[in-house]
Amino acid sequence: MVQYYNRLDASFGALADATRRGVLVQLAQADASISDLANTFRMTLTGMKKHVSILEDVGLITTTKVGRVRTCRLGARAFDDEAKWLESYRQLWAARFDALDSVLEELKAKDQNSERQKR
Amino acid sequence: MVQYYNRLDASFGALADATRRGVLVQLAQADASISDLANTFRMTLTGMKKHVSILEDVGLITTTKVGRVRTCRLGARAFDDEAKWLESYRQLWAARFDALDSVLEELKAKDQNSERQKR
DNA sequence: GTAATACTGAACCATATGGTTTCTTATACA
DNA sequence: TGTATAAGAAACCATATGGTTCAGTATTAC
Repeated sequence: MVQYYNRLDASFGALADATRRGVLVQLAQADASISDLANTFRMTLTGMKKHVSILEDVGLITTTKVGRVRTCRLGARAFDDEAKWLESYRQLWAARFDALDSVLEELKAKDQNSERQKR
Repeated sequence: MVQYYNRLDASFGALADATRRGVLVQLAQADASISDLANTFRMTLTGMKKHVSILEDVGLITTTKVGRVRTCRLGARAFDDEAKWLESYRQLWAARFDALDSVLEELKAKDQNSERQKR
């Protein structure tokens, strides 16, 4: 179906889940093992493993295994590209309404003109 | 399964699709009917209607129907909450690495001390 | 009045998602 | 050496997602 032409799909997708957002926030406090995370979010190890893999795939976290425990930590990139997209969209959005504003200004000016002419 | 406790789930979900991001960008240029959008994105009317409904549900666009055509336009809210989440996460993230930085600084200082003592 | 247009709803389809259980493997610990 | 622990792989399950086709309704155009 949708092949991920766009990496944004994957990373916004990663964000669209409360558990995964929670994991990111927890990892910002301290590194954690998969068991730790599974425990925090009341979920099986296997279930948490999947979330961790997703976050790792999009590069938001990294993991290393030493002995039998795999430790998860925040990845090198935050949401740079994603924030950039949001920001540029917000500018487009603002521009759109600025344009509307200037139309309204214009109309208002014309209106005042006609008011003046009436007098 | 996941009931949307969190509105962020829905709006990040809305963002996690290239077509919907495209629709938002197109609407930032000019209002458009559902047919227009379906045409731009090479999709059936029905398919596009679904995307439009999703975007409307999360409040990113509004639509009004006059006669037989429904016109879509940007909604009143941009991605305020979403941008806010991203930003506060980015701060957490930065803080995490600042902390690491200061640990490194400290280690470096200690190292230089021991170097000095060796001499 | 008839035909074309624009949308809407329902049913359907394939694949994705978020979770589970069950079984294996590797490591740590007594 | 034997047992508990941490993780991983595989199969499975229910529901969600992104799309389609097909049929119906309302509106516009000729």
